[in-house]
Amino acid sequence: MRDRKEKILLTALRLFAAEGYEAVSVGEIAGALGVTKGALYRHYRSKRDIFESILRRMERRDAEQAAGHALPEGTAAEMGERYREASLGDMVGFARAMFRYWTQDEFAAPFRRMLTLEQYRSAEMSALYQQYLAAGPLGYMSDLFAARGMAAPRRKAAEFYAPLFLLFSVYDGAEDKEDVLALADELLSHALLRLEAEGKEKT
Amino acid sequence: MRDRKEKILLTALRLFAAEGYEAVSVGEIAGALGVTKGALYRHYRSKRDIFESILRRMERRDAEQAAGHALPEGTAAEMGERYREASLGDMVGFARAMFRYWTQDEFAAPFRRMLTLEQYRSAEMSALYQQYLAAGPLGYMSDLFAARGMAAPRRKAAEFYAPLFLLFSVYDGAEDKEDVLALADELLSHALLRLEAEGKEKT
DNA sequence: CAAAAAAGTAAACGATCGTTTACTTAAGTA
DNA sequence: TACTTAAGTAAACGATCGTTTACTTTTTTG
Repeated sequence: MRDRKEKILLTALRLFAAEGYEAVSVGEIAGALGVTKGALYRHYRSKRDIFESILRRMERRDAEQAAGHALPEGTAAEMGERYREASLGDMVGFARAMFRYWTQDEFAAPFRRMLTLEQYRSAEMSALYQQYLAAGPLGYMSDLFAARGMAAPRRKAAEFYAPLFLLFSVYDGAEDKEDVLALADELLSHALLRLEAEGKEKT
Repeated sequence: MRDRKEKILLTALRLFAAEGYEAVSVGEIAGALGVTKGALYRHYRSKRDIFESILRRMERRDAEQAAGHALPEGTAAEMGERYREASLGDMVGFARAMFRYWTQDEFAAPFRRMLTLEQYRSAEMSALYQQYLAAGPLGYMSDLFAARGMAAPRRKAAEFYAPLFLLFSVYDGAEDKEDVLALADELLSHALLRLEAEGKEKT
């Protein structure tokens, strides 16, 4: 069964996201699936193999998600032209979708939490955390602002992305999740107004 | 020796901050101190006892740190008066000190990273993480803005605090730490300018 | 300086870990 | 329906875990 392997991946991810890789035992994963631990080794070579499959899955997911959006991919250097095409509205829409992706998606949300728990364990995990959630999105937004010729792009990027980043954590601990989603929307629409106003000043 | 117990606490904290509580063995802590693991049990009853001592230490530290600042303590309800006294400059100065505290202090910095790794393990850890680093500071700032009669205090609090929260993570992964400190200062001084401008509009 | 207290060591404990083995059961196929 | 393959079980493996024990060394103190 193909979806057996899939079930193992998702179950392990959810446990890794709650307790951390080291704190989760193979028996615990098996127990959550209603089988004995030996059964897992018919699908994965080791516990680490499950973990690395999760990393590869996220890599693939991320590439697919990026391809489905209006905003340009790649670095600013290789596609400086397309950066200018992105409207402020596109950017806000992208950010809004991104927030829902990292908080609600059945794979991305636990992956984010898992990465949060693993980020200090190795240079590789630190790099992945930065790339997906911290310096990565920040630098991307900064490049978009810079391509539009805006002043202090790095500061503007931090002001734009940081509230969403904070709300990831607030969302995780919140009882009323909808309330946090509403606050995220309020922050984004207000940021859009401000950016448009600043744009008119400078042109 | 009193400072032996202290050394154990700090060494364990640094290891917990890097790998997470479960991933650190008692032997690893002892090894980092140059002793055998049995020696640790002369100072602490168990591994968990070390962990809980760290939590209590942070609690004490936090109370001391709060007492040393110009801003009011306690909830907005019980000291509504004093909230109004805090100037915008005080708030920015407090935030700046707070950023340095959570990134540079030899105890608070690893404690923040440890709490980041433990936040999903239990309701208690989640509550502590929220209190120290996420919803806590956010709500505190929101109360300060609300006491000044400012509109949309929750959004303003998020815009004010979130960049610092994001830079905690950026700082952890950054090669040039000074560069991140400079960006934090830039964000804070710009936020001060904006808040002062908005204050004049509304009065 | 001798006695008492504190700190450290080495070894062993039962428990649990990830993984492997030998065997049984279920599913798919010619 | 026979046969092959895949999936799952139960038990055991050596390694490592947190903790305890019996003993030795170091430090403090009257």
